[in-house]
Amino acid sequence: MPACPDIAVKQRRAPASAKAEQRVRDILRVSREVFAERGYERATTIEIAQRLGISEATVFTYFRGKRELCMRVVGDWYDEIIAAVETGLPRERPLREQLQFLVRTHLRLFLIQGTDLCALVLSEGRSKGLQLGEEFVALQRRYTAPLMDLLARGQASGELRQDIPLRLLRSLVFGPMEHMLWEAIITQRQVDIESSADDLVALLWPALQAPAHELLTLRRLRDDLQVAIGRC
Amino acid sequence: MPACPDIAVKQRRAPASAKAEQRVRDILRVSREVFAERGYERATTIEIAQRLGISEATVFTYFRGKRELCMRVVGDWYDEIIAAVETGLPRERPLREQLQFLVRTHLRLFLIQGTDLCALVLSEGRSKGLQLGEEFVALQRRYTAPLMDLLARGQASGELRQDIPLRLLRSLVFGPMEHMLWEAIITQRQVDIESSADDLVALLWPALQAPAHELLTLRRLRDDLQVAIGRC
Amino acid sequence: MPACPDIAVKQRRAPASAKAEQRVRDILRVSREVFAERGYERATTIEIAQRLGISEATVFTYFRGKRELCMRVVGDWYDEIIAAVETGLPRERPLREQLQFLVRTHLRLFLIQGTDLCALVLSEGRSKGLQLGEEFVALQRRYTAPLMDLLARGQASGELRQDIPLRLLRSLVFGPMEHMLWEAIITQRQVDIESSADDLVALLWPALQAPAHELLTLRRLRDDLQVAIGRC
Amino acid sequence: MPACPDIAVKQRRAPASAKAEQRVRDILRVSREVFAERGYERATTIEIAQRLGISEATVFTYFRGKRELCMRVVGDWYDEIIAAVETGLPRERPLREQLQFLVRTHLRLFLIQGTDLCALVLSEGRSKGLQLGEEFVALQRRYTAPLMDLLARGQASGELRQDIPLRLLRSLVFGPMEHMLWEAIITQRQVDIESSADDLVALLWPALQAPAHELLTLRRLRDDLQVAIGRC
DNA sequence: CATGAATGAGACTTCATTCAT
DNA sequence: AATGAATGAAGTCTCATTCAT
Repeated sequence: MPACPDIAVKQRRAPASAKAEQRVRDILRVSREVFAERGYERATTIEIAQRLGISEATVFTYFRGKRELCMRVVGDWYDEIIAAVETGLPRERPLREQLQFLVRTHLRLFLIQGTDLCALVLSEGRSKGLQLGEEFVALQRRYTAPLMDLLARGQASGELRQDIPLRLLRSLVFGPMEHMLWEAIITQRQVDIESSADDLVALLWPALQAPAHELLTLRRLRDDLQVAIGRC
Repeated sequence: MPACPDIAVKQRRAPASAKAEQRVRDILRVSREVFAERGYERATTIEIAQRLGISEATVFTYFRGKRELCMRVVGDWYDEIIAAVETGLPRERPLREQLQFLVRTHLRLFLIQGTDLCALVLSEGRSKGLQLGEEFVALQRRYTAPLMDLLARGQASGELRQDIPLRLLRSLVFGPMEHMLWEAIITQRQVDIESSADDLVALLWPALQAPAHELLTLRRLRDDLQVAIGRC
Repeated sequence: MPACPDIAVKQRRAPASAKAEQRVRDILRVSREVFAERGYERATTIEIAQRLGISEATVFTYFRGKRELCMRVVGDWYDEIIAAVETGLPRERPLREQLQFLVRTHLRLFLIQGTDLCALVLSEGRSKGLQLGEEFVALQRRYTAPLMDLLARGQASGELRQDIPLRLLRSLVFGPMEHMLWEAIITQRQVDIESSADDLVALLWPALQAPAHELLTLRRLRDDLQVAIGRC
Repeated sequence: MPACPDIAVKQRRAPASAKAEQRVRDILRVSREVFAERGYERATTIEIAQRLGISEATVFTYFRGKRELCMRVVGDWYDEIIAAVETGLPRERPLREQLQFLVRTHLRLFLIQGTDLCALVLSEGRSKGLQLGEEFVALQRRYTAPLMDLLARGQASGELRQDIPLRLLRSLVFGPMEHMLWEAIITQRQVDIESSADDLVALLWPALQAPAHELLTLRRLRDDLQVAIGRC
């Protein structure tokens, strides 16, 4: 335990050289695997080291500790997804295609990594034990930003329904995605990413779209009736 | 009805006396709290014992170990939800109301427990470390059975769209629910269960419905109303 | 590392029973030895355990950690000295005898313990690493209180010189004592406690006394004696 | 003049070039700071290296290990004090002034270093863990030699009392000094070196001086009486 | 039945030190 | 000569679990 952590800098090495950078990458790659397979608590530094054939101490040469390592893993993974989305999003295409891209990209990145880092993020992110809340919330925000933006644009243009709060729309999109992912994880079944993504969008789209005018009116009628009946 | 009868037989002691049964219930109740608050790894047997004001050893008198205890907790919790759904589901009412009941019941049971046992189930369930996969899959199946049944009936009757696999429809329902729950957990925000459930169903319903079916339904409603009003 | 130390109580056992109290005493006794021999840093929990023939974990069953253990050791040791002084101080006797008692008691307790716990206290007490400052300062104050009180009384009665700040007088007494102790420790030489104490007091007393006072006192003694002898 | 010539030969590299000598000096300077601030155990080689902006390995190029480095630090520091005293001691002036010079010089060297290297020496010196005892005893002897010499001369000339062993007289001088130093360190208070030194000498002097003849006689009378009374 | 007591196994982390380049 | 890189050895601490009473 450091006596005066604010005075003494503990990080031994700044990963500057090519070799060091490679090491950092290796450790991050393997750590991602291990954290994903085992979750934060069951992941051990010794397993990470052993898979790399290096000493445990070497891991701590490059990362201050298990928590920091995990945060880097998660942060990098977020960055990848965010970058992939921001780079590839076809902004000039119709909204529906953009959504499709988003869903496909997410599913692909989640599943191709071969593991369930998502579970790590989702389940450990919330825990009060790991005090990562601060950083995670920020990452989460950046991560959902593209979808939020897309939905907001849709609402503004009138293409998407405006009678439902953005938050709920977001849940409507991410929710099933994550559910599918978990199902894939639990059942260990192989999923056809492209077709699943397309199916999901096909399913979601009508729910997101602004209802046609007649529908809108009719729905209001029905809702009014329900309220009236509820009062009886 | 115990969730895992094959486990129950392995128990050390048959809870014969009333006193012993009470003990078992107490331990399960508190364990549920602790597992929910902390997750499997961060939950400790000592905390469970301390909250009950009993010795750690006593816990092991009634349960073979931490894992078994956790499995009982999860199993019981599944049983409750399943029972609540099976008991209360208004099978004779329109499909939409049945769905609404399902969603409300789930949200209520998840949130009223005050905690995120769901997170425990969802995140720890998958882990290869805890070898609970077998039992969990079975429970999961029973747990989703009512919804699957409902959806199947809808498809059969033509009320729900048939061009999408059941599994995906299920994800469409459970996914946003869980997403909402997590959001509620992470942001610590209080959620209005009833209205959230209704909003969600309102949002989902059009997506589940056979295309054009909604329009048809509403039109019939309007016509029926006109007739009815004309009779007054 | 505890996730929520403020929520979960970590101490497993309250040392209530006779057996437990004996254990606590044993651990404290051996810990005192080890800390004294090795100093805080070089003392190891495993050595403490091994000397007792118990497992390391057992030590942590009774004490939250190494630091707490050390604090208890030091605290108890202070308590002993303080109690010995407060109990035995012959308040009705002349000041010089009281001082003699103080010096003897200190030297005896320091040296008879067979070790240099004093070095531990003196050298580790100041360190910023161990954040024990708070408690130590309080103990230190209680520990020096009897001497300070004695000196203050002497100044008030005019027996001790008033032209020197109390703090310096205290250093004049404790300083040589500690120096002697260290010398004894370093050279490993056996010290004749009683005579050393008396020598030291003989040396200190004139320096502490109000100037000229000694002369006056002695003259009066001689005169009194002459009268007394004349009476025989 | 190196403090420990027998160690110097064991050094890996003879500091031949001017550059190398500078390196050695730099490392020693910074090491002194670090050892003083942290104590032997809590000082780390990496902190020394970092403060110099060099690699840890470089430190080991010039010194065989941490222990040797520390010994050099301590040895050099002793050398400085010894040299300062031997050079500046005004041997032709009255004894009291010589003592004053000694005390002032010590306090100044100890305190100006800004740190408590003294604590390092005093507390770590004794430890059986660091086997530095041998060399330290020699250094200690050289270090106290000037004072011992001064006291011996005083006794020989009859200026200082002869009825107390030299060792005790030395403790009477060094003891309060060290006590004052520690107090200064612990309380972090700024000390006026010159006036403190003078106060201390003023206090000590009467105790060291040969008592006037009358006093001496009277004291013996009193002591005899005490013994006689003790026999009753 | 309940528990006080003890512990084995293992976790994370630190640091002086070595060695090839 | 200097260092980047790696590590063995060791340390503190946690926790599920066992067992005699």
